[in-house]
Amino acid sequence: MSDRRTAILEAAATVIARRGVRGLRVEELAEEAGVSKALIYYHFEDRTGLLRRTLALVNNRAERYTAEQAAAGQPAAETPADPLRRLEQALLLELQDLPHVRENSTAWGELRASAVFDPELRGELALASVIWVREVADQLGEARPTAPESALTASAERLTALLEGLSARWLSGILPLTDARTRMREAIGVEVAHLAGLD
Amino acid sequence: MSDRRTAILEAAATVIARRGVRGLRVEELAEEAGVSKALIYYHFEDRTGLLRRTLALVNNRAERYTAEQAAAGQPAAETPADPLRRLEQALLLELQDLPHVRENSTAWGELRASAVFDPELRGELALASVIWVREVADQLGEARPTAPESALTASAERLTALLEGLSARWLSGILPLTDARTRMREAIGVEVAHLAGLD
DNA sequence: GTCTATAAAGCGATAGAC
DNA sequence: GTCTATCGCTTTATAGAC
Repeated sequence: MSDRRTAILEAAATVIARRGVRGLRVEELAEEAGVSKALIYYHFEDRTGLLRRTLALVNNRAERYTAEQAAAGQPAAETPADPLRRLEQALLLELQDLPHVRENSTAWGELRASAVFDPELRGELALASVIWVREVADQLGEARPTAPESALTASAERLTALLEGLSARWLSGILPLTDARTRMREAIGVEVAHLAGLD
Repeated sequence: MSDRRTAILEAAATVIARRGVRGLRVEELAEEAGVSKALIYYHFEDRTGLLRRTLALVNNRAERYTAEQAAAGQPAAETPADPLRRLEQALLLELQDLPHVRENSTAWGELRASAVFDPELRGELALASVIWVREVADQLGEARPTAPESALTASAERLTALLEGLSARWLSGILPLTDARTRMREAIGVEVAHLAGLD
């Protein structure tokens, strides 16, 4: 993919995080990316096509976070040996007030909300969701090797859905970030205790 | 409040559920409500003012569900004596494929998402959230009278945030409704077991 | 309070030059 | 591939009659 295309998509994520999908104007995107409006229509079919590609970018970024986290190159302090700590760290990664995290979370929430009214966006969304649930289920499985697969998946679905709910509340100003993080940590503990109780 | 004002707001919730906040056109709303565009601008300051009022309406409706449920007039089969069953029923009420439930959930999700970019909507939203959490915490307290207040509130925050996360996934087509309902039921069980374990 | 008519602006999308 | 210029539709919002 060309550099320009990527630059436009990065800019799209930035603008979406700033204005929302609803507030995304092709003109503002053009300014943000430093290109003309026409170039955007040249590279992407139309507004919806642009959104779909942006969703794919946001997905890839999120996967990259997890991958980076699992990478051997990271300092030991940032990748704990305890599988539960790793899981906690991976989930709390999305609840941080850092520009790129906020941008990703906001864009993800926006695009998911848009999918309610735009079925074209659903495929990409469902795929990302499945991958995300699977990753969390795998990490839970490392912590609780004896738990049945179905219970791991169910717990992972609850944890990821909770994360999205907490993230939405944080970003919309309903819930302070520290509370969201605390609730998430507690939830991991509660779910793991539940899985342990199944033995 | 005049009948016309209310009729317009009811129509606004319907149109938002159908098209989203971004898809809400004053003209379509006028048709839905059976009034002229100008009348909408007469009754509400502008588009944002209209949205804020609609959010208030959706809040009130949601409270009414819970109130109806708690009302003595309901058939016994619909208001179980067991506090846990009542809680389960109250939470699952939001995960039903009925037109008015879908409308309320969709409108609520849309307006919450809008609040990320429109701080004017946040006050109403935060208030509704606090009330909702408090109600769930109270019902948990009935089931687990010995659990500390702070633990009840934390559980209630997790359950309501999870409900919103599951609802968002359902409405955006990521998660089948039956799965969402199952995850919600399980979560209640897991949280109650957690509260019991604190004794 | 409610309507019709219209102003004013916003915005997606394309044509055509380079 | 990339730009400038512009078309044309949509949508918000207001003016003014009743």
